[in-house]
Amino acid sequence: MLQLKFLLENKDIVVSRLKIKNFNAENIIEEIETLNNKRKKVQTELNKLQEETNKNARLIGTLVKENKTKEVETLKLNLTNIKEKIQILEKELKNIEKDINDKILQIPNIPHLSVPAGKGSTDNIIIKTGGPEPKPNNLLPHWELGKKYKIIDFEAGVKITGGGFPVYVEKGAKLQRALVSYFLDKAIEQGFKEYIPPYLVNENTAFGTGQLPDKEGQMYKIEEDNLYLIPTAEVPLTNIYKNTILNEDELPIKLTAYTPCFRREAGSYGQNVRGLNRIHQFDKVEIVVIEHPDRSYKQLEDMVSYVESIVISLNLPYRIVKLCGGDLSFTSALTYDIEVFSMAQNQWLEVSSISNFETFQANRMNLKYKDKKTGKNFLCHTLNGSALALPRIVAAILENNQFEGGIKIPEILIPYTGFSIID
RNA sequence: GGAGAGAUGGCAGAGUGGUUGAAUGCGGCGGUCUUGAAAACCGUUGAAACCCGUAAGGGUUUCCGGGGGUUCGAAUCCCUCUCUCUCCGCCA
Repeated sequence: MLQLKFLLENKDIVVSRLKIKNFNAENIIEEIETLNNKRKKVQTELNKLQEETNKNARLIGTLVKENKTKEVETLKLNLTNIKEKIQILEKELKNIEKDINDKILQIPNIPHLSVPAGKGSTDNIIIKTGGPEPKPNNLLPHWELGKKYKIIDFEAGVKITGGGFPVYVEKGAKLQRALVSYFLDKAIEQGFKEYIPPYLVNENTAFGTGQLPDKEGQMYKIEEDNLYLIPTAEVPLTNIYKNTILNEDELPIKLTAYTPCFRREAGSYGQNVRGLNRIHQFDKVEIVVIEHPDRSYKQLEDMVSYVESIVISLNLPYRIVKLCGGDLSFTSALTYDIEVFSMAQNQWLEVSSISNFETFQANRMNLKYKDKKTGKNFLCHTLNGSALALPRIVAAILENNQFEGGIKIPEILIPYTGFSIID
C-alpha cells in the first residue's frame, strides 16, 4: 500500500501515473484527504483532553499523599466527564483511521515512469529475444510426451487429488529434483542466501506481500487454523523481514528458496491449462531482494539478467517482456516477464516474472532501513522473481528437445539428473 | 491434547497501581586520549501520529506480545487470544 503522506503530497502525480494502470484514483484520494483532515482535527482535540487528564491524574497522586481528600473528590468528578469525551473521540479516531486504511488498500501501486500504457498482455513490449530460433514444429506436446515416456502421470493426480495436480514418475521426478538443485546452486552462486520457509502462512503474512486482501480467492485456505498455503515463496521469504528496521549497510538482502506453490487458479480454462501450463501445485525457486530505494532499479535489471542467464544455459528460445500498465499486477511498479517458446505448442510460456514493488510491500510489512546520514527511517524497496518456475520449463525442455529416440536433457543438467536422455 | 511458568527497548535484565518511555549492563553512534587501533573515560542512543515553526528545533499523545476491561491514574490488577519454556501424553 502507498503511504498516506506520499499519497496526499503527490496527488497529481499519483492520479496521472495510475492512469497507466487504468485506475482512476481521483475520487478516492479526495475522500482520503477529507478523512485525513478530519482525523487530524480529532486527534488534536483528543490529545489535548488526554494531556489534561494526565496532568490531573498526577495532581491527584500528590494530593492523595497530602491527604487532601476533598480536592481529590472534585477533581475525580471533573475527570469522569472528560473521560467520557475521550472515549467518544477515541472511537471516532479509530473509525476514521480504519476508513482511511480501507481506502488506501484499494489503490494499486504506482507504475514506474518507464511502464508503457496498454490494456493487456498484447500491449506488452518485447525487450529482447534470444536462444535458439523459435520455430513452430509439429512436435508432440508435453502432455503426450509425459505419457509416452511414463514420466508425468496426470491421471494418477486426478485420482488422488484432482485436476492440476500432476504426478511425476521416475526420470520425470528426477528431472524436477535436478532443476531445483540446479536453480538453487546458481542462486547461491549469485549471492542469494538459501532458506526453507514454511509452506503455510498466517493472515498477516499474506497481507504483508499483498496476497490479502486482493487475491484471497487465489490461495488455498486452511479454515480451521486460519492459515494459507503459499502461492509463492515470495510470501514467507519477504515476510521474514516484517516489522524490521535494518541498518543501511545491511542492504541489499538477497534471499532464495525452493518451495512448492499452491494456487487455486479459479476461473482458468481451456488450452492455457492443458498439461503443465497451469497447475494447482508446482515447484519454484524464488529470489527475493530487499534493497535501498536508490539502487532498486539497478537491482531489478541485475535480477532480470540473472534469470536470463539461466534460461540461456538451458538452451531454450526466450524473450524478455516489459509489462504494460494494464498487465501489471496491483502491487508491482515494474515487471519483466521471461517467456520461453514451446515449439510443439507454438506459444510463449511465462516462466518468470521479476518485479520491483518499491515501498508498496515494505509499507504493509513495516520494513525500513535507518539512513546513515540523517538517522531517519525510510521504507525499503522489495523485489522478487521466479528463478525459475518448473512446470513450463519442464514443458519446454520436453517439447523442444524431443527427437525420434527420446528427449535430450540440456547439457548443464546432466550432472544433476545423472542421465542424458529420457526414453 | 493435559498441567504449570512466562512474554518489558537491538540484546540481556530490573520494575507489581502515582513524573517509568521505562533502572542497570551489553551492543550501536559521537567525542577525549593514541601515529593508528584497543582499553579507559565522557556524552548520546526506541517507534508512530498530531500541534507550533520556512527550517533548525520545541511541545503533546499513544505504544512494555495482540485485543478488551477495572481505575482519577496501569508495564504493574482482571478477562481473552497468540506465542515461548518445563513436565506428562501422543508421534514422523
